[in-house]
Amino acid sequence: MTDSAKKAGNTVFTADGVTVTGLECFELDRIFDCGQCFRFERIREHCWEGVAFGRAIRFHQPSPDTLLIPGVSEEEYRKIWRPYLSLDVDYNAKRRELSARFAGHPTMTAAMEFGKGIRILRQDPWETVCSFIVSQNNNIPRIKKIIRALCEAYGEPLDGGQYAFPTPQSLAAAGREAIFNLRTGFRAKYIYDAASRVADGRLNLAAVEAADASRAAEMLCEVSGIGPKVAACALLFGFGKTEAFPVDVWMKRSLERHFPDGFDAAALGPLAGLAQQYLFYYERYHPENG
DNA sequence: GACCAGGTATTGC
DNA sequence: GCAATACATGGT
Repeated sequence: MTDSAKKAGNTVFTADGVTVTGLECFELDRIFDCGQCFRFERIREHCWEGVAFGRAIRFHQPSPDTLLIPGVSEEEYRKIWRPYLSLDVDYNAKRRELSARFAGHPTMTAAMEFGKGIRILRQDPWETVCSFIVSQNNNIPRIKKIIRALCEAYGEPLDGGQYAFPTPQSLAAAGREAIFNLRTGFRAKYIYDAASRVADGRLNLAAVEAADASRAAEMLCEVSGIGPKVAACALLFGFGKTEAFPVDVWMKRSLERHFPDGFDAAALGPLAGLAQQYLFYYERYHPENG
């Protein structure tokens, strides 16, 4: 580090960018491969590149406890990337609590170990709303493909040939037919409805964020094409509602197999979302023993 | 060619 | 209310 390097906790800011050290429960390869985010690609070992909040960004984790974010100022890190990567959250504490709640449960224990490096991202609200509409009855490669097409067609171009996620206004202006022509299928009308509602104020994303989780879900479900699962995903990954508990086909399987007496997600409060993500990721990658 | 994919809206009973 | 069924598309 140079003399001008400024240290704040275990985070160091230089002209080159940000270095965070002393990390625990943080693994880029888990974070970006656990199905919460569709715009990042692994460009090499422990190095991921993508776009979020209208910025092209690269994250590099040269060792388990160290994260490098090149080209980022202290202000940008504090405002965007620290919350985005959930670095302002004590995951050790969350994991301790969760372990206590599920003491000795074999599946939860295994899932927590397998998914230890997962962090729940705090993504852009509109991007998560739109992306999880696209995700319904769809597979991950095609979800990514459709989102890429939406960005390239209606997103703001960025340096490096990438594109920002399109604004609700730009998608509303594009119209149903143009969205359909990007091979979005039956979801075109849903994307258009969501974009229109946000653009004209019938859906106020700031109000969703300010509301409690249950009311927030109701507000999102007014959009045609948003049901309980899509709403829960958006709330969890985009609105900071850590109590949201998305149940998809994988979760249904996991809960039926391993929690035959029922699973009281509501009783977990703000731990529910993380519990869901551990179980989902484990089930998704261990379908045989799950 | 069926069948499936991080579901939801619509229909039929 | 609740169980089918259609929905666009692309990959096995």
